[in-house]
Amino acid sequence: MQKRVSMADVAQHAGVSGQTVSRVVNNSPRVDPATRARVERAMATLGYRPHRAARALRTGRTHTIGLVVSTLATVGNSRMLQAVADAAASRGFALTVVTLGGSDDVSAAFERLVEQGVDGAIVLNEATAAARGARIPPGLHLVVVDSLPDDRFVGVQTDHAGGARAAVEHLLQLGHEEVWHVAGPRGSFAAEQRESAWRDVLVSAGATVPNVLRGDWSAASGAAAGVELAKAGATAVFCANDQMALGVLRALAEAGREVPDDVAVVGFDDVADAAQYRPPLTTVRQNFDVLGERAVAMLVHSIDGTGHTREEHDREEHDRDEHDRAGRVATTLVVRQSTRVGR
Amino acid sequence: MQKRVSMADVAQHAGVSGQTVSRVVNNSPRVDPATRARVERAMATLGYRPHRAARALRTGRTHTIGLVVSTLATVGNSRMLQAVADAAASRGFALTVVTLGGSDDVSAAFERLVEQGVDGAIVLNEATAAARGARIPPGLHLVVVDSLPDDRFVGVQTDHAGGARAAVEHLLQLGHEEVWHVAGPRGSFAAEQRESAWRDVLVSAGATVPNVLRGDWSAASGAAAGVELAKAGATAVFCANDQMALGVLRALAEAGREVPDDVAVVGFDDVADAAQYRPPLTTVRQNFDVLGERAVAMLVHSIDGTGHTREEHDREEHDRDEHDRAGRVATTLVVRQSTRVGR
DNA sequence: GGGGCGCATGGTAACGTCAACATGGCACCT
DNA sequence: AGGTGCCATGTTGACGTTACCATGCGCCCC
Repeated sequence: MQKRVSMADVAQHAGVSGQTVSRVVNNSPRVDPATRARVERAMATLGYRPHRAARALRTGRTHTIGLVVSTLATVGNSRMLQAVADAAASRGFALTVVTLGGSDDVSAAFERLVEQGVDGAIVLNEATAAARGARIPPGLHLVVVDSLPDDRFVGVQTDHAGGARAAVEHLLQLGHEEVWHVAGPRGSFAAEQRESAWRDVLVSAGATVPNVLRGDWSAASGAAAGVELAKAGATAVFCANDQMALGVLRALAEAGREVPDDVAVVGFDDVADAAQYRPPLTTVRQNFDVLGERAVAMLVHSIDGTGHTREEHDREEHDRDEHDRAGRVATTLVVRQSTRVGR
Repeated sequence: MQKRVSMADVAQHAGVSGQTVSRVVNNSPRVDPATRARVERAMATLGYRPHRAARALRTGRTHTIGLVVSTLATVGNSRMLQAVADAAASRGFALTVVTLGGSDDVSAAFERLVEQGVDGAIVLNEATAAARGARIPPGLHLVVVDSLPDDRFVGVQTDHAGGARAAVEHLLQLGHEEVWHVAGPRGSFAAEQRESAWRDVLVSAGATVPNVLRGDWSAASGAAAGVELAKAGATAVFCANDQMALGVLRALAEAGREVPDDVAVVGFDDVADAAQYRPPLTTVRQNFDVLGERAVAMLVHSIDGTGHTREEHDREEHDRDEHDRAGRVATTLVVRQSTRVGR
């Protein structure tokens, strides 16, 4: 059980002061190249690892970010978590996850994160409605994903409206005159965006706007909506996410309605399983990786203040190609067999 | 921008020494009730929060655990993450997530976790094969989920064999004489357990044992297997997870084989969506929450050494009712419409 | 040629907490 | 009455790191 290797050990081994070791570790320019090499050799030999807790105590930065998410039961949230985890890791930040557990108490989640000493946090869409009223602990940097703009925090969004528009226009182009919508839960920004884009497209196309059916993102709620759709004789449906579309597909099948021959169905997200639904689902693909990367980039930027490495700058430059000017991450319509030209 | 409230502030406000505040915070019995009350009032007034980094520096424990997972793309892994996150939170531990990103390099993941100063880590099944050869940093407590027993770490498992047995026996009782199997990837302990239980049941029932089809847990790989199943004229299939079953269902449908009339299909996990597959999937339900809770309990126990609060003891007592004596977490067969009595 | 400046490096203190030891008071015993 | 021991509380220093200031050296310029 060997003792932990500290800076002092490295300093002694390299014949310099601890301060110089610190400068090497932190890439300070004020170090002679020869000295730097000697210190680096000593670090390698001894297997030195900086002590995060000590550094955190001294600097007040833990290099840890938190992720607040209402649940990981929806596939979209899981995908975001993965994207955020990878983006954080690539910047040397640890990620700690806090779920709301159905309590809607974002303030409590913030408290817990602060207690765990995170430098900042990313809040996923489901939690944003609650976040709106939440007390934000002073000094907690925040990036909110898929929320209304707010002057209390910055945000990152997918272009929900653009994606929904593409979906509905696709259905209209297929000759459908009425497009139903299975929306996400009230209070979800993403759900609201998709819903109002759906409505806008129908209105400006002069099409009739059916009543909205509302689910809670789950496949079961989609099935309930599907029963209504069959009853109403819907011929085209845009679902606010893939999982609800799965439920819709099953309910329609049980009611004896064929997809895509009797009813066309479009989803949102392009979850991995969507290509294996029956039939394979036409859906709007979200770029979760870019979204997560951007959220982390913004958060880290905000934490670091003005600190701006060349590498980061390039990364941001590069990202900007992949989403539109307003900062919304672009989507792609993926056409599969749940919609078909020439019904 | 007010300064952080430290122990010294509380001490001064309450008219005691810092040490006494420390004792109150840590529930030391050697504090006069009146003094304790006074200190607690001062803490509440000032909004004191212990500084984790300082505590970690002093004690060497960060109260943070890591989770190593190969990917979050499989729904089972996401469910486990949620269960682990909640269990950790209820014990006051933070959870930091590390994904392998397809690299299979568990040693590197361990290094990163150690660098982030975790007290211990939980490794999910996909990563265990790789973990077998990995260098375990000294002092890193480890709990491995769904792995072969090993003397280098302790483990927690679902009763995969029992679940698979129930699934296959269910199919045999339905009158099927041949049951096919779509297995998980080589090197996965869970996949191996399910596969060999499937084989054992068939052998001891005197049934023929078809060739194993192998997937990678994804729905797409399930669809590929489904094509083979249709070609071979299979009438009963046990899939090693629900997502592969989804692919099988679609492939069978495309080949014109009806489920459950022509083919009976059983899955594993009972993912939230399984009840909305077409048809709703008969499957083996895993109790992820108990599994996660147990993994965290074991890890924390190992970290704390002999430390054993009364509350923890009760919790373990209670858990023991929900899984079998050997410590494997029990499963439940959930019969839905993808299998039907009296074909 | 002396004053000043830039650069590499070192010394010191402090971040907030807790373990170890020290202290002082009071009750109980002989 | 003096001693013994327990209990509540205080004092001191250290965990590993970095910010701030100090030092010493060589070089340039008027």
